[in-house]
Amino acid sequence: MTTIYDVAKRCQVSTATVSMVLTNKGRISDKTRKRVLDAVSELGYIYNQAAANLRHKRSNSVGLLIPDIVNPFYAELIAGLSGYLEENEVLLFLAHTEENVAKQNRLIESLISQNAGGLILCPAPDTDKQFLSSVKHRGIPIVQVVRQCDDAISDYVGTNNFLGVQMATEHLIRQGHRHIAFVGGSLSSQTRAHRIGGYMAKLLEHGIAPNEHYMVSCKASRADGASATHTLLDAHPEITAIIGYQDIVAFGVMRAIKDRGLRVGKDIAVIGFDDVPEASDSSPNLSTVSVSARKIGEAAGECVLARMRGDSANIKSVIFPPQLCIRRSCG
Amino acid sequence: MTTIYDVAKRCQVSTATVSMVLTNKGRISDKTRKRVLDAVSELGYIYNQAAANLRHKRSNSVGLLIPDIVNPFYAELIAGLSGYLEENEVLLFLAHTEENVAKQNRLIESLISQNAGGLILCPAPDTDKQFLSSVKHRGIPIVQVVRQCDDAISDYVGTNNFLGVQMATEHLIRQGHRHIAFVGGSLSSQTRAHRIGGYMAKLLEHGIAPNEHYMVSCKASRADGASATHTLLDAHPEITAIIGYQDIVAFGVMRAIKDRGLRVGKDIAVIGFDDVPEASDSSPNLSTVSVSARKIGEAAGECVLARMRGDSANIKSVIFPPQLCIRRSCG
DNA sequence: CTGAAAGCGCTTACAG
DNA sequence: CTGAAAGCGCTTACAG
Repeated sequence: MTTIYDVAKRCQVSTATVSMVLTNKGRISDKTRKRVLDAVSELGYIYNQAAANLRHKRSNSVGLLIPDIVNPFYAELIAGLSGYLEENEVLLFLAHTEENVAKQNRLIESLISQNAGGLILCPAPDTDKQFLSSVKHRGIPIVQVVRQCDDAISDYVGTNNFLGVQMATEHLIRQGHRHIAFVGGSLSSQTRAHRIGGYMAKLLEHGIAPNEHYMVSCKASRADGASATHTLLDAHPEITAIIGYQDIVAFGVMRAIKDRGLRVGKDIAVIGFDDVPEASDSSPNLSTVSVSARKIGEAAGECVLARMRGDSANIKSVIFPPQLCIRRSCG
Repeated sequence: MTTIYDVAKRCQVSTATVSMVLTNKGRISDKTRKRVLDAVSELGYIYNQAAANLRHKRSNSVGLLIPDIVNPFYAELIAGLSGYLEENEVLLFLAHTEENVAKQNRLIESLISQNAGGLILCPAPDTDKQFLSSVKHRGIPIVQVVRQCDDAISDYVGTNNFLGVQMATEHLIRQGHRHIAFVGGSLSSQTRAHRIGGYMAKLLEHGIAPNEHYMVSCKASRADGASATHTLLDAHPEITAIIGYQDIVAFGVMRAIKDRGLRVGKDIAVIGFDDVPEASDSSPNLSTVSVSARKIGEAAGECVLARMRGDSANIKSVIFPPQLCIRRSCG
């Protein structure tokens, strides 16, 4: 491995000079600079950023912790984030927590140990706030995305879940639906609480009494969405509309409806949440609450980098307004 | 920031002792060990792995470079890889090359500079072999996945593309199809060359002359798959079957067929490649060549870690056999 | 404009 | 069983 020292020896200067050339600091004569640069390429020297970071007590990487890489919503988020980081020459650690707090904690420790300068976290259910605080106290900025385990603990980038589902519910009610179900999400999820809140608030606003049997939780997959829907419709055939907690669940809901010989959008209306790419491509294509995951990723990147660079403004939340995207699945 | 030095001072031992406790090396008396461990938790000390790595000339992170995070195939691959790495306490850098060689090169340099100990690369088209060789000469192991820019340059984990498409083509021919098209992939792609090779070989085997107008390339998205299909069917209405280069393209193919008022699986058969999760969920669900992206991810992880740990066996290829998965989209 | 030297947080042979 | 000291590859204040 060739180091700054080899380069220095090769062109008869000190390592300080080489370092200054490499980092564009101090005044170096053009001849010296050229000598150094030539030696660099002749030797195939690669700058050791990790060593520089150690010396600097600085970092140029951030860690992203997400619960479910297979959900295309997160793929979009990563696309937005990684593009932003790349422009800023910051590297991305990706950690897959799989909704498991213990794993999440382990991964956070590893990331810090590995010198990630900031963390972007979509917290697993029952995330330990104490633990997050202790990370913050170590000076590692955290920004929560999509989900928020506690309001006042860190910056947050996400959408207005309450409003999003309100819009969806309102639309269904205006279409004449009265038996509207809500499928998906895990019981302990704050995000689900907000979404269900929007759903119930709209029902009440229109004088419809929320029926607790119409709200079922399930895991974030097509298969779970489908089986939850079968159970639900077996018990409550009067239901004419279903809001999916996430698109991925809504896809399962649609499949179940079709498997029962019913028509999505005619017999039962479906609306999802997220607007993943497939939503515009399914049959029928899925009406959904659109949240630009890409923008969330970008904004989260912007936010951590600012904090890493010393921005010490008050904790803030960046909330992107949701948009209702009406397609064929709701008639 | 608390260091090994603070811990040492707190329990009146040397930093060497603390280091040994932390890494479970040397003989440390139980009392001393306990003293150290207590101090560690009292001070909230976090081991600086990056510093240890510098000292060791070692690394516990690998970089993954992928061209298209939004394609669910890669999400699956990441799931497999990240699970394996996590078990081995290795961190993952994720780099998104977006099919751009210049960006890919920049990212590779950054990853090395950042002390990634190995690279898993799904090479962008026209990847520079020279550049990859120079990386290898620096002692950074590379394993190529899914695509291979050159046979002899590094380990490779992927599937048998030729065979996979042969199986698909064979199936269609047996169903009686004679006008079979192939949609997708970029012209410079080796992988596409292999897949098209399998397609043509099977046609020839059955005495069907390949028609160059039946092979169209397009970008890896639903929208591009759809528009390529429209153009194709406008010019060649006699076509009764289409093989999609990837599932994501095949979804677009299906959409175009439906938009033309034709029935997928009845009027035109469709087969994809990859078997992403949506394939079993689309309407109709998509017949496809199944390649376990998850397994590829895992195997690639296994392979780089082995190399990082000094395995110097000859370059090898791990080829997973493709499986034809017949569903409704091909009748 | 350039060099000598200390130090980032850790490890490890070498003494004792 | 434990400590003193050199060194991983870089940077930076201080001289000159």
